[in-house]
Amino acid sequence: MTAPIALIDCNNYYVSCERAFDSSLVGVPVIVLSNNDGCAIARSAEAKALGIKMGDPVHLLRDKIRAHGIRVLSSNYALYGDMQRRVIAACDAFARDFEIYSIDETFLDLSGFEGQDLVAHANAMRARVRKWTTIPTCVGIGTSKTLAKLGNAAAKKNPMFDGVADLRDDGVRTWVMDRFPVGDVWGVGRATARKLEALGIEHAGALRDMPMKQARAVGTVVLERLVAELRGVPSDVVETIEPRRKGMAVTRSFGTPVTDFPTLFGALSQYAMRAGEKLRSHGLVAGRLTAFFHTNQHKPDRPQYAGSRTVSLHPMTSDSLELIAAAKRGAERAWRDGYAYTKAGVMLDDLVAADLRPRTLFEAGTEKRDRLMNAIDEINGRFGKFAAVTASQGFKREWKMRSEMRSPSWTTDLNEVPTVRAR
DNA sequence: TCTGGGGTCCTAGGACCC
DNA sequence: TCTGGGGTCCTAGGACCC
Repeated sequence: MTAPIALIDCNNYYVSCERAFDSSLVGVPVIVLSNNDGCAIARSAEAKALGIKMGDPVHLLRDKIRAHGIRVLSSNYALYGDMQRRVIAACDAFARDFEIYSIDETFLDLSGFEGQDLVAHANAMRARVRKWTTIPTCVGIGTSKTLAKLGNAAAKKNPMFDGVADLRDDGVRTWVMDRFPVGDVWGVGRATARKLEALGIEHAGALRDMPMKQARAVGTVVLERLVAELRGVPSDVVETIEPRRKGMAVTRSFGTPVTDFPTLFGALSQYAMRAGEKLRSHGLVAGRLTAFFHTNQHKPDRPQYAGSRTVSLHPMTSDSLELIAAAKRGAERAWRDGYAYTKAGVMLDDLVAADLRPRTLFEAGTEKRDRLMNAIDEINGRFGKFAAVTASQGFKREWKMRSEMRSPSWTTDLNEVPTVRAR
């Protein structure tokens, strides 16, 4: 018998995190915005009921926000990341192993628990998460990740399941799959959904019954594997060791458009600095850096330009000052005057563990610079992100992204922890 | 005026090699 | 008139995810 896999998923995760520390947000419509306060990326049930969609630009929602008193928040990733750790801790005793899939979703390997009533088991886990974090969750159970995902979606959509759907039951599985739109299946995006619907495949059940050869022809090995997973034949396992990262990026939209090179370079310097920090925290070095920037692609009637250059890093490095220099070389080559740039970024590729990196002939010692980087990381860790900066980052940072409605760092900054006063 | 950020995997096609 | 066959490696771009 195949070991059961569960997926636990936090409901309206960012909104639920915000509500944990601000009870005035409970029971009213709430949305949380993307970086730069651009679009709605998390909505409370009340906000969804008002027709607000994932990714709706907030500037088109102004009337609705005013009319319904919708509460609007900037995203606070320090809070969401910290709450995630608490959710995982609450689940710890309920599974043999975990795969953290995203900030609000975790796959659980339930082998060893087969003998139990897994719906009751899942409910006990949900109760603990709720008690420790206040966050509501749903759980799906199946014999493959795709079926666990499907069960989770069903549990979320249909109140009948009361938060937990166990698709190992033949009757339940068939009932769900015959009603589940093919485009909502995990791994079926817009393009594939359109092709499938043209073939008359509209529900998950029909996708499951599609001949394997046809699946491969329509959607390559990816769709073929997906069909196998829907049949309960796992082609993907719960991965308990973190895979080695292949690339890394730091990109941002600007709060106000940028038209001159020094200002652009200021932003890129900061992103390269942050990218170096990320590399060092993972013990990696990079072999290539790409600097890019572009104009506002949502306004095709305005002059458009997208510049991008990739620079090789040898020796491979995680030194922020080297990354800044490389970003400058790339950006200089790609730069064109006369445009209003609204977004830029730095991407790193060819990542290798620092101690395995290839040495170059005549390589100079890096101990001094390593110590400098360590010192910068420590200062910024202790005194805040921008305590130690390079001159190239500039001090005005007029391009910095908007985040005007961010909640405090309730759990990660001692100066902002909530206080309770006795009367 | 105002539209996110950060990933993965797969395929096709070109460069290059013997 | 004839003008190989098969590998590998790399990159760009598409599709998808949250």
